[in-house]
Amino acid sequence: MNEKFFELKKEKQDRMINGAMKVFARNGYKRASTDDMVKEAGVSKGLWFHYFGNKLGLYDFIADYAVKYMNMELMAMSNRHPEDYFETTLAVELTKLSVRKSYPYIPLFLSSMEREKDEEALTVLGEYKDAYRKARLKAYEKVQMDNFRDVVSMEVLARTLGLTLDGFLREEYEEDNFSEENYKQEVESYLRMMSALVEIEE
Amino acid sequence: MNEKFFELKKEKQDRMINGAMKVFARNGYKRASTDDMVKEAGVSKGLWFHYFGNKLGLYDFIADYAVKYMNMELMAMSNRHPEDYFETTLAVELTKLSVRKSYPYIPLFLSSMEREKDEEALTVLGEYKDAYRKARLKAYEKVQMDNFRDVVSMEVLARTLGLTLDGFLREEYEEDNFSEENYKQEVESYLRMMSALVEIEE
Amino acid sequence: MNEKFFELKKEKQDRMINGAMKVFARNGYKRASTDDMVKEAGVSKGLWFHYFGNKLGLYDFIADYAVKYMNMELMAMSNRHPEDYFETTLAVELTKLSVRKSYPYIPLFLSSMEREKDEEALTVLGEYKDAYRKARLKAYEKVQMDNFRDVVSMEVLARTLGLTLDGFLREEYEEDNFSEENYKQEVESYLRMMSALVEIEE
Amino acid sequence: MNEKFFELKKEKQDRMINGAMKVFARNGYKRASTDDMVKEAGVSKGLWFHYFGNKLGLYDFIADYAVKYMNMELMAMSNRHPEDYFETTLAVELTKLSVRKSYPYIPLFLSSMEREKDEEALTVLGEYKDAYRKARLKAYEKVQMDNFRDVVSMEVLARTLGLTLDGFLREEYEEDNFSEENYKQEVESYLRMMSALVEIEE
DNA sequence: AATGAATGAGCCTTCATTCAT
DNA sequence: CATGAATGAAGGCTCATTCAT
Repeated sequence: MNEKFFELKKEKQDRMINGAMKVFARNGYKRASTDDMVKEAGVSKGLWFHYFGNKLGLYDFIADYAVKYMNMELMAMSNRHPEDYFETTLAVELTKLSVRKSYPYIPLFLSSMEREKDEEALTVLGEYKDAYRKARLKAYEKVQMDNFRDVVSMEVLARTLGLTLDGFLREEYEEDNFSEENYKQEVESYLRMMSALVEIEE
Repeated sequence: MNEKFFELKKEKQDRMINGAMKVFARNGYKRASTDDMVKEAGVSKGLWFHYFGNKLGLYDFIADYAVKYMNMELMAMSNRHPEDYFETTLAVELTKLSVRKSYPYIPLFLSSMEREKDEEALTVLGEYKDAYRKARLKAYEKVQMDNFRDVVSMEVLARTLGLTLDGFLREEYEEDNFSEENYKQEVESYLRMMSALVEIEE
Repeated sequence: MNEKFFELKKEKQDRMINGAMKVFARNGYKRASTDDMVKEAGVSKGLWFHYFGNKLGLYDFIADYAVKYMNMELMAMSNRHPEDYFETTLAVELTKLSVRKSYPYIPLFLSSMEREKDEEALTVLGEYKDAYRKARLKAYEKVQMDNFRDVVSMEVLARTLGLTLDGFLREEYEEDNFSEENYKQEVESYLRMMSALVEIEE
Repeated sequence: MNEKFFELKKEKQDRMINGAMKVFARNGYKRASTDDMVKEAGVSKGLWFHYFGNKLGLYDFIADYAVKYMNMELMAMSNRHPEDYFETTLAVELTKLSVRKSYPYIPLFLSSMEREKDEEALTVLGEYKDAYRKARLKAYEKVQMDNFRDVVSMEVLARTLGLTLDGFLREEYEEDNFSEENYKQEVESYLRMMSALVEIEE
């Protein structure tokens, strides 16, 4: 990519980033169309190629940007929430909400990134998926998980939480008006229920 | 659609249905390509349009077919498994496996149908999504759910199970060799864990 | 390429071949536009890609075709004109004229092929340039060149004749009405002059 | 064009002239790209248009410049070499070499100009091609051509020499390291041969 | 009924040209 | 004067759809 992109006015950078991110997040790599981004960001078709060379270059940039931004926030958060498994999980979700303040489509993009099937897209996606995974794992580093009932498989539990929360997130994006309040309550009540089920009562 | 389709040899009908279903299930409506179906079913391009008019007509037909077939099997199953919530859930998953015997991509197609975002596709999908939902609900009609711990919200529990099992299913389809054995064990151990957590111990 | 091309009506094949050849011959690989070929051959844009995959595939096919056709005619000719250097050279030029009966742009295409600079085009052109060169050399196999004056360098003479005749040819193509009569006379009088200069008078 | 161009530092003028000339000479009018000139001359894209309005304006200017510069040198030369046809021809070629000292691509540009086929380019090229032709003719004004053998047609001879020498020139430019020494020797031995053939031996 | 040749709208990408700074 | 960000028309290519055979 052309580094001059970062010399654009921040507002325009963000308009382009958000536009591309939205279109990629909703349609996946292949179906995402330049024309949609043009409409979304109010920026001519040629300009995308001026800065990012081609569609894959743009996708690469957006994935990098989304992961870096999200991971930064995760890092900041994980210093504050070290102990409890469900607290941490909640904190991760709240981090997604906080990230939306600047880049409303980062959470959906990250979710769609995990499902991306297009071969061309996958050639650049590997490292970003890894980086994002690692950052999430890191948030659980100091978490205690010894107060879970015996029947609980940590692996399966993590998978269930992941899939369920991702489902909640996608549904919230479905209608064009994402309600942070809604999402937060849905997530909280779900996690409260799960912790009650999973943790040993004293 | 052209009803003459049903006068074709059953074997050819099924080759076409399976071909289209596979391509739709894997790529979604928009990215599903006629050429892929041609290769998959060994049937000329023109024939699809002869019988189904256009891509949407074909999608409509396939969705209808998949839902009808799945619902039939669900119906049959639900007469045999009336009582327990988790047993029923397991039975639903096993029904997916049984359906795969004739139409290996019905389960994946049904899953992809729920996620379909393409506007054109959605114009025909509403009724099928409803019908499929109702059939699943029906399987739970006579199920007793009074032995669950107080903290459990049935709605949320159902959602979690749904999303998680769907995740398992999609992952199993990922590599091209779906292992029924694998899937069955994964599902069983997951459901066993969840029932242990959720049900009141006597 | 798609071999089905040869199952088209010969007339349509030739319309496409001639159209593509004309546009390539006049503009070179890069500047040759699909749209021009569409107009020239009265055949839709998609069809070229249906048969030849992409522009390079089409260029490859046309080069192959032009060289094969020309070489065939050269072969036939070279059996009839074995002895004299200038007679043979004339015969080669007359072969170009004869080739024009079926494919009016083969001679110009072959000339443009030698000058092609585009890197992509050159990746496929090597073998065709070789084959064409060899066929021309073969025509001179049995030619006697011992009656030339001492000052004559065969290499330089060949080069001069080649460049000059190619110049004549290109000029004749310049205006859109190639006159075979004109070309023939121009070539003959040139070769007569050169032989008079070069050959030892008895 | 904007006459202010000539108020630029001579060094910058020449950088721009040489850059444009090189790109035009190598690629022809249509394929010559602004970006290549930018790289070649180290001068921003906008500046070209500031001074020359558009691509055609620039081409016009370059053609004018190349022809004027070459003709000047031809004029100077023709005063010194009045008599012999082949001497004069050699002198013309040596003039091309001398011109290369300041503008390495003038000879190639002049050659490419003669072959230019692009309609837009041709609208401005007529007068320059004429002027260049006239200047070359003028160099032959006082040349004696009465010692040629009867079979020689002056017109055809001139054409042959022209095309052959042009071929030599283009080939020398082919590889990126034009060797003046090489070119000179090739030309000299060719002309020596031709004069031996063409001139009446005493 | 069945085929696949044929079409053209739409997508990604390039490039001459404009214009705000 | 000088820059290069910005634009949009045009080119190569894909793909759902039509239609002659």
